[in-house]
Amino acid sequence: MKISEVAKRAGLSVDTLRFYEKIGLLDSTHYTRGENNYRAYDESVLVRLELIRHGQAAGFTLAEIGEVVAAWEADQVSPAQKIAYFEGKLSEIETQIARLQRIHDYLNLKLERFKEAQCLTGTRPAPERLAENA
Amino acid sequence: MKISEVAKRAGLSVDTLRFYEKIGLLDSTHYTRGENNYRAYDESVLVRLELIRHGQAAGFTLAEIGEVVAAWEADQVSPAQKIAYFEGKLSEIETQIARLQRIHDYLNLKLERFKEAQCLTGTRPAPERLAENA
DNA sequence: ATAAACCCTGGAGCGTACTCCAGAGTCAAG
DNA sequence: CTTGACTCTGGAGTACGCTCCAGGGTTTAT
Repeated sequence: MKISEVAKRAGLSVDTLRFYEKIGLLDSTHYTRGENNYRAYDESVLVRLELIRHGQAAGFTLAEIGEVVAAWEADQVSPAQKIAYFEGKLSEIETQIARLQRIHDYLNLKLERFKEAQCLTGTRPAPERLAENA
Repeated sequence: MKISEVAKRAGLSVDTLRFYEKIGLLDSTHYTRGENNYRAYDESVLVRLELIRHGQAAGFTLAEIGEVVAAWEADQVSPAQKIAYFEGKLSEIETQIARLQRIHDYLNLKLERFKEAQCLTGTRPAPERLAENA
């Protein structure tokens, strides 16, 4: 697979792939170089790119994702350590979810109060009434 | 209140406050200028800064927060429009939470599978056994 | 054989959210 | 009245995650 096909299949730009390589997220374990010096990727690169995508979606920086990958692939790291590391990452995600939930509830409360205030001051009919009249 | 006190009370740097002002998140509604040209803030600035903090925690960019503030303060925007706008923002947060939850579940599943694989291949004793023997 | 479409590298540029600095004025304590 | 801590402005610098470009070589279709 040449770089543009990988880009297409992963939904990324060719530049992004070369950038990921530059910062160490992709390396020669994912491709070989032929006579023409073109990268010839194998399927494993798509798995790696999916992992990067998931990591980003979970709010990790590329540097953190690099760390995770390094931890995962390090043979001198015991499975127990890997498990501990990933459980730590999972709990970071849980913390993030809880934080977002708190923000959500806070904003929701503010909004509800604002809605109530609107009905009471009566500058506009309450939405329910509008709906009833429609 | 001088700028350094606001910074201290809000847990931000003086530079950050001036930066927020530069991009329009803070303005002369939050302070007056004395003879010496120093900013003299009133308490309202702390409310604004808290709003910015919450917005950022919810994953909005400063530009988006600026928009939100502008929408909120615009007199020509009807309460109904404001409510609709904020309900939209709330649903964005909900989407984010759902996304994080999916990522969490995905990683958790992977981790569980890895743990199982570790137990089966038996390169190490299962954690439970380790605990039992301890 | 030639043109279009691809590949390569190294490096510049961009948007976001700060952070730091120079150079100048102001204020408070001793 | 000096000294040190504060304030001001404008602008440069930083880290992140790309994105684009120049200037070169290669492949492919006609």
